Amino acid sequence: MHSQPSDSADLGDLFHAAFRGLRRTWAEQLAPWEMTPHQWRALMTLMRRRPAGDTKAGSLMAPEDPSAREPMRLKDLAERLRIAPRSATEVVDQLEAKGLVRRDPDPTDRRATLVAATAAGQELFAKISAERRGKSSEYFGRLSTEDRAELARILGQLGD
Amino acid sequence: MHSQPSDSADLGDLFHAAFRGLRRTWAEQLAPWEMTPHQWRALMTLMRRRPAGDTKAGSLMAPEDPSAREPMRLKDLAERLRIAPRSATEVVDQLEAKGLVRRDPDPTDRRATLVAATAAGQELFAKISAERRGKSSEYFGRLSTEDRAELARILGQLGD
DNA sequence: AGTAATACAGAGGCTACCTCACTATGTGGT
DNA sequence: ACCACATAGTGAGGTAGCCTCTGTATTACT
Repeated sequence: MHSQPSDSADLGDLFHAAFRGLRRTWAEQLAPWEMTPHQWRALMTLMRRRPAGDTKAGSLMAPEDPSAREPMRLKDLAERLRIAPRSATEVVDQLEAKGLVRRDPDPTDRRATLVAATAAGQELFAKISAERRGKSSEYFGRLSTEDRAELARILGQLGD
Repeated sequence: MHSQPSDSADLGDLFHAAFRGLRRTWAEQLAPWEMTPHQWRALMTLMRRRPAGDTKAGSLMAPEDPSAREPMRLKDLAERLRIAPRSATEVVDQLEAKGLVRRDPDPTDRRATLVAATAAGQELFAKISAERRGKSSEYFGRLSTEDRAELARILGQLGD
């Protein structure tokens, strides 16, 4: 039944196919909210941000607790998203146009701007997160728990 | 050391990062030949094509043997690449402009055009393949053999 | 003070996709 | 034989998600 796995070009193809599937699935899930996967990732990154010093596992902060967020520099956002700073400007522009995030000048460095989710952004994030958790068909849902862990481990190795 | 793996958003991020790394690596490897990963994939798909009835494992055909290629319909190429037919037109345009593939009318259906690698295309394919095999750093090279197999298995499940 | 580095954004470009509409052809029904 | 319909490719035009290069504040270093 299996064709010979031969060279890793097949792996590349598989990867390609899987990634495109992931993107498509995400795009479909997010379409009702008029969000692209890219925008969602940016918003999520902003919402995941914790206050400095609160990275310990002991924190019991619920993922949706808005009070725990901290604004983020555009540059840091770019870094987290692994895109060029200019590209972060773009996605923040988009989110800002929807009123989901706000730009504020950084009081400690007037070159920098801090990006933070607005109330609307926090609300939308919570809503979408809940829906996702409910429909737990997060694309990776078709994998077993073990396979998900395996995948994460292997991808971690690939990601430098 | 591990942060809690919590939700699969992390998996999505890992996937994203790994995929972008793959693309970058490929782009770098192909840059000397002025090929994009997309074009490479298309050419590779054309070169992998075997004559009908020669899909058995018994075939000893070397991957570079040019005599064993068969022209392919644009539509079938699109299907293999999992892109829209219109997008296949595009990449074939690009390869044709470089003289790597040729379009011929399908004698059995005058609506269809058959795409086949030219001598130059076959040569380039062989050259790049050899170089790749030599440098076996095919991005996935940093994974162990078992992990590559695991990854292929898991990705296979994801890819429908 | 003077130079270098940094943060952001404007301008412009690229790849890799897509849909929609059109033409030329093939296929099946009556 | 005719007509309706499907199919193969492509022109036109659009989008997302990236990029680099340039310019302008501002901060940091000497």
